[in-house]
Amino acid sequence: MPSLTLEDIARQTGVSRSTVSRVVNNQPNVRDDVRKKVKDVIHKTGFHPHAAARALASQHSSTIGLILPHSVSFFFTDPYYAHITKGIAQACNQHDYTLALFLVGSKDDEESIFPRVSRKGLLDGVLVQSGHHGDQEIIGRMIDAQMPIVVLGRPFRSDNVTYVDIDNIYASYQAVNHLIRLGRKRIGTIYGPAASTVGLDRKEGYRKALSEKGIQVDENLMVEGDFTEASGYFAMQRLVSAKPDAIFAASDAMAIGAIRAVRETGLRVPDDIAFVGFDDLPMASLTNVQLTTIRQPVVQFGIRAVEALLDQIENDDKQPHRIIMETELIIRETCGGKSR
Amino acid sequence: MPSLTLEDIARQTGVSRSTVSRVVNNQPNVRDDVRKKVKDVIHKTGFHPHAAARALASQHSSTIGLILPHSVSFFFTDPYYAHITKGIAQACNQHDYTLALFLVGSKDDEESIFPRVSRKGLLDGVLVQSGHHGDQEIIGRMIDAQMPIVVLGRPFRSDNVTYVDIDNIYASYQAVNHLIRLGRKRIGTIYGPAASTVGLDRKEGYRKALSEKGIQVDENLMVEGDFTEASGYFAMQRLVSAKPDAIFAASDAMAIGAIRAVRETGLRVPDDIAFVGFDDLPMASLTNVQLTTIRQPVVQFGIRAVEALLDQIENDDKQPHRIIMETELIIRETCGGKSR
DNA sequence: CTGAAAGCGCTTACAG
DNA sequence: CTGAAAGCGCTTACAG
Repeated sequence: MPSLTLEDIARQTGVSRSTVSRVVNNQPNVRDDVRKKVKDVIHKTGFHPHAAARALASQHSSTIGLILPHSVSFFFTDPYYAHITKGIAQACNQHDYTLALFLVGSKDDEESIFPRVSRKGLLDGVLVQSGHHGDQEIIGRMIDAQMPIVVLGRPFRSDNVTYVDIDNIYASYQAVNHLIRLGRKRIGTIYGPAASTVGLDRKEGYRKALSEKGIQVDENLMVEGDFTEASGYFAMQRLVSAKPDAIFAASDAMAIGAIRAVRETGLRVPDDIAFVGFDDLPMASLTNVQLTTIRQPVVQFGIRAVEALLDQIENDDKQPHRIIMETELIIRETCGGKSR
Repeated sequence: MPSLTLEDIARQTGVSRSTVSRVVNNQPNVRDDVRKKVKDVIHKTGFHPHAAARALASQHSSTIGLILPHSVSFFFTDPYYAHITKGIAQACNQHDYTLALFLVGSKDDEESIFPRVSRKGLLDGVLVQSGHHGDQEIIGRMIDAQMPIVVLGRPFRSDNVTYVDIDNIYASYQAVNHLIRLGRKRIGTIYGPAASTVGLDRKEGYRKALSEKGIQVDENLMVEGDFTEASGYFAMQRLVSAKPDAIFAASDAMAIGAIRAVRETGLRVPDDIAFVGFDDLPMASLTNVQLTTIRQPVVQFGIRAVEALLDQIENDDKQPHRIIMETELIIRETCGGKSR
């Protein structure tokens, strides 16, 4: 059976296609009995409007794009992105939008994807995962093309664009402060990539907590990781010689890796070294450690980003907004009790 | 600046829009110098055709949908799906297709998503993740709507649809056989959900290996899991009383959970209990166990599915195909040496 | 090789 | 409240 058109429905109902269009789009100015008759026919025939035709005529496609730039596509299999994507997809369903996924795997991909996402016709707006230096170009190009955009994670240049993020500095400050309050003296950190705003901000929060208490920041207690479990493991192997009694890791995965390294040396957690992680993704525990950590609302994060984007699309809100989500310190077992 | 149209380019170049359309689509029948002139203008102006207009006129959108039914959306944060999605996205980029993601979170979602995916206009075809009983409806509806479809994972009714899968029975058979060859006598299994074809098939392979060697299948050595680490942990707690000396787990995550449970009882791996897992996802090791496992080519899986779908779309191939990907037994340390 | 024209299936002023 | 008509920006026979 060939697909039905508005015209078919109009003919079968004995009205014009203008009228059918109005009832399809829930517009006013249709007599109740006519509306009902049209709805009946639509229901009976299973008619559904042609998306491209509608997009062409109305000049909006009801689809938004999620762009994962080259810098993050390598880490796409990290459950963090699955959670964010889940929130985004959920919000799209709720608002009857379609979600198009652009995983930029290479420079070539970027060239082929860019024209598709920057021209209206396919997308009404885009969400761009960011935080890396290299992402500035794509953000800039979207803005130039006047495409509505919301950035996930604070971008390096954030003055002219709406983004949603958590307060990474404060959250990390809070994590380290927790360790200080518990009496830890030599607090180290495994921080995130220095080429990312998350990496920088969480390190900044660490420094801030220490210096506020007049504790000297010791460069030997700071090692960079890339958020993966493996990087935490290797970072910790380098850190042990500096004899830390606590570590703030910028991701749970790094904390887990680090704890594994610690245990291999025969030291105990939390007795010898306490740990605070970061993320607290639901069910991410491929492990038996009850990690004290900073919980960030990842799914909510995605939902909020979609809402901000739709606001821009549907209400023509041009103002750049900073949307900051709440975090929470979750105390479990890797820091021990209150006193030591 | 308003978006440019074909007409604008035609005017600026002094040709008709038919000609511009031909060069945009790399069609023949354009004089070389004209083609060059048009291309120059296109390049200079940054023109890109309007996706919806093109879709309407040509009757294909160059976008495909990836549908994750309700049954899998809960497990979406499992890295397995991220890997598949990565392969799919990669193949889409390569073939200049756009990927639309439909995460069906609830029955409501299903109702709102279905009309969008079954009508041509938005999508040229769909990939449906399956293997669960509940997915039959959506597959059936897509077939009725004549929408090109490729199913990821063998569906329960597989005679009239193209799907891509691995040979789960053989792979599991191979895994269990490995344990038998190593001299293990009481081999148990933590199998996948009985409501899924993967769950059933891997269990079937387990039975087959045992009965082929004349080993009695002991129901006490079989416990169901849901592929998660937690389910493996709890399944193992129930299994220990049956005194197995080896376990075939239908996922690596379940194997990891089970090993954790075993270690908590003081038993050793592989000395007391050997383990074979399933999946071998790259970098999935949030753990220090060197797991012997079955490797399945997850990214390739996604790529192959896209290729099969595009074949259907572009070459109008209506035949249902069974596409079976290769697996491989990866021997590491959880089964010990050749003799014991 | 090139262009004029019809048409894809909708939406949206506009007139009544 | 309703319909006729123009138009969204392309593609695609068709005629030359």
